[in-house]
Amino acid sequence: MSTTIEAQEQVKEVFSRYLEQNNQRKTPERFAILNEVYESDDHFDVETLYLSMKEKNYRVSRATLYNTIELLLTCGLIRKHQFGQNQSFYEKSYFNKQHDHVILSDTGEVFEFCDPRIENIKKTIEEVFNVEVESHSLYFYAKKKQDLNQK
Amino acid sequence: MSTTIEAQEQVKEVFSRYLEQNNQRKTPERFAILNEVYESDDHFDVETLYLSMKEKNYRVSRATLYNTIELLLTCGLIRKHQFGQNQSFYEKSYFNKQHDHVILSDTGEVFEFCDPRIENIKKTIEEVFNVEVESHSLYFYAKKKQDLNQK
DNA sequence: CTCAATGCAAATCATTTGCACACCC
DNA sequence: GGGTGTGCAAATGATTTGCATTGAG
Repeated sequence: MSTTIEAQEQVKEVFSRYLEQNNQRKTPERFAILNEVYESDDHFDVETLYLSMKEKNYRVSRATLYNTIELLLTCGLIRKHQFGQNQSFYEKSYFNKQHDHVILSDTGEVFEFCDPRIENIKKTIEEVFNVEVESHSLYFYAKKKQDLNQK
Repeated sequence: MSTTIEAQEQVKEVFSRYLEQNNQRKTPERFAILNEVYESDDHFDVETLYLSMKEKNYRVSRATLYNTIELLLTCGLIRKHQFGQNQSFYEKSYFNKQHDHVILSDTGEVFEFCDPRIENIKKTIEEVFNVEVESHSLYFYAKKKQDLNQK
């Protein structure tokens, strides 16, 4: 589901507050980018974002994209992923509970899942190493199961 | 522990067999690289490997390093990691059971752990998505716990 | 007005590629 | 000997950076 209008407003509010509290300027570019990010639902890379904004005749430089994405990351409005080997992927993270990913190695499809048992592992880690876990990333690389009934 | 002589031999044997079966040449460079990789115990990146071989007066080009590392990956003698954002890290994986990593965000230290519960999650994933999981990667990003008794 | 943010182009840096030469099979 | 592997240097491609200009506060 694409983000609703009210939700969009709420997210804008969060970003706005973040910018204020950190003495960052509220430029139109930053909000345009936030908007674009929250309008779609998929994982995206910077190039795709750049092109889709250009297509809508909203020109922002790649430099600004990278800059703004950095801000959105720090204020928790998006998450970053290393799916492939080179470029990073991102996804919006507000109204969106922490989840992990299954990646199909053949097609590149990405599924999301959420398993509470990861929390238990985390707790153990914190005790064993005497650390405070701030985040985690878990990826399963898989392939579709062979259909045994096929010709 | 650094790999023992007999173990080194065994690894060499594995690589040798792999090369044969895939009609790849057994060049001295390839074995020198395998050797270098198995002589140390840490996670390493390509540049470090390059420099440490150069230091021992064994000159291989970076191109050959990347090429050989690709081979070692496919035959399962090393594993690849994306710890930071840019370059990849590797570690030898023979005689070395599958494990995951805790990364301290402040110091960059890397700990290894092995939690059997990840296997259970994996099984669930396979059932839910009807896939066959080939591998996974799990990282916890953490920071050292504040010592509450300090001044 | 002032300084931080933007856009552009150039710089970076890990990795890849093209090509001439070397050497494994 | 023939063709794959190597080394070198140039190419690539995502991200970063420098700098002149713009515009938010």
